[in-house]
Amino acid sequence: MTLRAIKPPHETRTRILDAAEELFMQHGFEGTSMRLLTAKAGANLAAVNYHFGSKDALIEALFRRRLDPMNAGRVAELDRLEQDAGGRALAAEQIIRAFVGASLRMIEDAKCGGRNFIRLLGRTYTDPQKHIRSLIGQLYAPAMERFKSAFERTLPQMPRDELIWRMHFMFGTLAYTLAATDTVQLIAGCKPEDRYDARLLEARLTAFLLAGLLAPLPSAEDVKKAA
Amino acid sequence: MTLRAIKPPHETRTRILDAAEELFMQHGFEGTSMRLLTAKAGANLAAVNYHFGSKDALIEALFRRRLDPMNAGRVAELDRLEQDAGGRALAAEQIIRAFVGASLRMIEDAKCGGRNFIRLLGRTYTDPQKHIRSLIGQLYAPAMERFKSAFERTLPQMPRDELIWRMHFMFGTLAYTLAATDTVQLIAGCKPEDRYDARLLEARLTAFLLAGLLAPLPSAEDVKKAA
DNA sequence: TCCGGATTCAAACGAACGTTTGAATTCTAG
DNA sequence: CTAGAATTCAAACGTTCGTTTGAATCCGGA
Repeated sequence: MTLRAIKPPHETRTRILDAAEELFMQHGFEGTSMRLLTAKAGANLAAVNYHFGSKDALIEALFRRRLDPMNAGRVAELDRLEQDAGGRALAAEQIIRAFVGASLRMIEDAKCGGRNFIRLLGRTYTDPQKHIRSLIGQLYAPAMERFKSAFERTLPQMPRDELIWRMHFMFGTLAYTLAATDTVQLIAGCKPEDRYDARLLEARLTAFLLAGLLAPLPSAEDVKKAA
Repeated sequence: MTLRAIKPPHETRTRILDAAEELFMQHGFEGTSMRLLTAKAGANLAAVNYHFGSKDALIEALFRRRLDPMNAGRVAELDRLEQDAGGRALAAEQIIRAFVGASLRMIEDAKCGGRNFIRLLGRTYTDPQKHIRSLIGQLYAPAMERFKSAFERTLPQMPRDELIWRMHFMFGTLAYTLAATDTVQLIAGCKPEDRYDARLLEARLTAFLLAGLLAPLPSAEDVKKAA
């Protein structure tokens, strides 16, 4: 039997992570039992505790597996753009696309489960459990710093707080859009056919975010009225 | 004892709903046990099942209590604006403020628990459980229709799908902003002091949403490239 | 005052949860 | 081939979950 299939290392680990992505997306963390999860992964009930230590550790591993490469890709793309620009400031749209594109490209491959992950991620920013939110925050921190200073360079005239809030809004729009892919019906009343056309969605989302980012500053009068 | 306090009807019901708002916001639906909940409400463990029937029914009652009046208020405000306009089209900003204002006004009163509800609501749009999402959708449907046609009247030149998506984006930005009030740190790196100044937040949010809604349409070239 | 419905209460129910255990099995290096 | 490590397995652990039960208590109207 020289042609026996080579068993990849950590095959069970991977099957568990894939099953977890799908089930956590469908039923949430607490709503997914280890029994259901290991059954779907074709593994023994004890496998999660053996390979990861605990359910919480599995969740952490799940996010690290996808989030680290995704954010590294974003930063690399930003580096590339700045390299190409050769000292000139980037257009805000380029920075937005570098960020948004990474998520949307992942949603396109239903095959390797990226879509499950992205939807799960989108709703985890607002997870009730603080230690989960802070894990996400920690995994995002380096990329977020990088993008913040990129925006600052492109928009030197924009006040610091204003930029932070607008990034917050942009981030939220993206998160919600990815997490709530079936909630468009909430507004549409029925399913639009082009829900999953990632290219079209990217065009629409980018136009919206870019305009929001570059919106006229609230008038001094408005701010004074608020204060 | 003629001065004995009048016992309001359903006093326990109300205490349970208030406790549920706070605990569901802190720990999520599945993460909040009936024992913790009833203890916080100062009620017996069986009280929820007696007054509501089940935990799910409690969740439904919780959303109906706040969401129905809130959306009725939004529609009434829109009616009032259109009355005042006397046939002339409303400004997009007025429509946005009518929608956004209702949420932000509720976040201002930490006293009667509105803030808890709003944060809980914001994350429930993307709840894993489909029957919860569809409950929310059902409770929003009438107001959403009303706002959609208001936007259509104000923006007659905008294609239907584009409007639906932009409303989706706006809705998502609002939902995320309200749900993830502590996630600004994700971008800021530290807590900005004006996190909870609802007036200032409203000015910032409205400026962002208005610009996004009125963003230039993606060029025909972009759409073609996507299709 | 006393009756009858509404509400509260302590106690228990069976089911499902995450985790642990120790033996059985599979894989791999010498 | 074989020893030892890595992995899988069935079974059980103690805990917590949402819900139910039937008696006790409260309370307004006759």
